[in-house]
Amino acid sequence: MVERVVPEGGRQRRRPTKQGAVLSERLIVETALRLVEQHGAAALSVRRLGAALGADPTALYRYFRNTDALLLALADELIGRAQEGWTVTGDWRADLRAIGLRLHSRYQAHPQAALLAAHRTTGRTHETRVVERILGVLRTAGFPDDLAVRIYHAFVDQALAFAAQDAAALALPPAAREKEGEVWHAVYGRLPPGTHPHIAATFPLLAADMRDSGYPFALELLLAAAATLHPRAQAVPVGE
Amino acid sequence: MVERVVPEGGRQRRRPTKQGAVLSERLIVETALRLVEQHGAAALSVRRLGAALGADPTALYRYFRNTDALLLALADELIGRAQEGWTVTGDWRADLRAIGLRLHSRYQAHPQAALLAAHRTTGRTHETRVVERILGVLRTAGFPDDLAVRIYHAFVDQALAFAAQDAAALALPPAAREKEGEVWHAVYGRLPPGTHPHIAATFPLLAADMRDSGYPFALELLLAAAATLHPRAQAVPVGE
DNA sequence: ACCTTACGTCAACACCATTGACGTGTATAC
DNA sequence: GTATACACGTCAATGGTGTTGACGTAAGGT
Repeated sequence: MVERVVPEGGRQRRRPTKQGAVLSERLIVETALRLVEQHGAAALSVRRLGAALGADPTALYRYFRNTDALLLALADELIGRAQEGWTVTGDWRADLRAIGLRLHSRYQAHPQAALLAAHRTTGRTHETRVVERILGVLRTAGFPDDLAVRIYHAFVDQALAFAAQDAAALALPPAAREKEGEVWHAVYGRLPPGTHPHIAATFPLLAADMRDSGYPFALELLLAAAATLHPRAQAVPVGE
Repeated sequence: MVERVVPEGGRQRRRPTKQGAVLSERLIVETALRLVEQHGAAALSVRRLGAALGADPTALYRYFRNTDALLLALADELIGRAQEGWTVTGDWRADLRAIGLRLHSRYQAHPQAALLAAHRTTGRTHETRVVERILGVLRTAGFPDDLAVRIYHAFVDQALAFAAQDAAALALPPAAREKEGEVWHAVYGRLPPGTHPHIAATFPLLAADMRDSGYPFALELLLAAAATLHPRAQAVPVGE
């Protein structure tokens, strides 16, 4: 097979499509993102994307080797948007908290795309930058390298894993989402104390707590535990 | 459209296929799991499942409304299997660790099903039993109700989120999975110290650590932090 | 103004899930 | 023991999917 993809840098001849669109990697990524947001993850197919772009579907293969490469570009775009405006404060715990919450909330803004993208390693510029930043925060704070790496790994995987998890709930069709909420109350709210004493005893608390994401608290727990592993362990409790 | 699915209870006429197989919901679920296990997630298609069963592919639609219903059935089976043989020890931290790791590893055995299952609330018996058990462990250990609920929430979401995250990597088509592995060495291994000093400095450690799931360590961090929140906080460090 | 070739287009392939129609063989009623 | 109803396995067909190779044209460098 002949390689049809030209690296974005060397691209020069921009030939308009029959319908007059001028393609670019950037335009394709943004159109794909819009498509996914508006019509759901299932709407992202090569043919539909071609139609949305005003181009032959297979023109896509001049820009991305395959749909997976496109998906990675999409994922990296999300990561990039999550970092806009972030700056180091010098307080490692506050910095990591900010990065984690930003990533999480950015993905929640695009649940359909997040669902597709959060599980992937892109190796693209936005991703490497955030990796560099997190490692920098930890090493600058005084964590030895092996510990910094392990904490980085747990931190970043947890952020992305929760992002996908919570995005999945948001990505459900509204009807199905509402129904799933009702089922939860109907089932868990009616479990008899005889067979399920602990659920029955805590149901009001449960129902209240499960409405929101578990991520912020999970993140605090991770940061608090990481703090105890610091060579000069400060006794900073959960929550700051 | 006419409903073709007959509830499992009322099924009575078992007519062998041309190839002599006698179908059942149970046989289909087990065959599908085996298919995924042996030939990877991509091998689970209606046609291949039909072939593996020794039946016409569309015979499946007599037992499940669509492939999604089949995958949910697979998921329910997984939850059940994850709990087989688990018993309370009385050590809340060991108990939660066991539950978390069991759920996680059980899902990894069937990534395709795990991906669909991990972000759904089924409200079925296997699920309510796990919830009851986790809450029981925490409350019996002496956590006040509000704290038990919050820890339960973070714990269970973390387990499911990581299960999906790690399952997603396994569920990738082999080509994409292989490429993702290469990305780490090709991209992250060659980032110059000038622009990415922290990645460059820790790359060997990073490459080694990222090969495995971040979940076990993230779980330890969560449990360690939870321990510090206990009313009679024991100073048990990370890792036990 | 010429040449080269990037890139948009087209046709085709092999796969996918899902459907409606059909007839057979089975379980039940008599 | 036989008749009847219909469950369910089968078949054909539909409209989707990603991806490839061939082709011509228009754009850029010279």
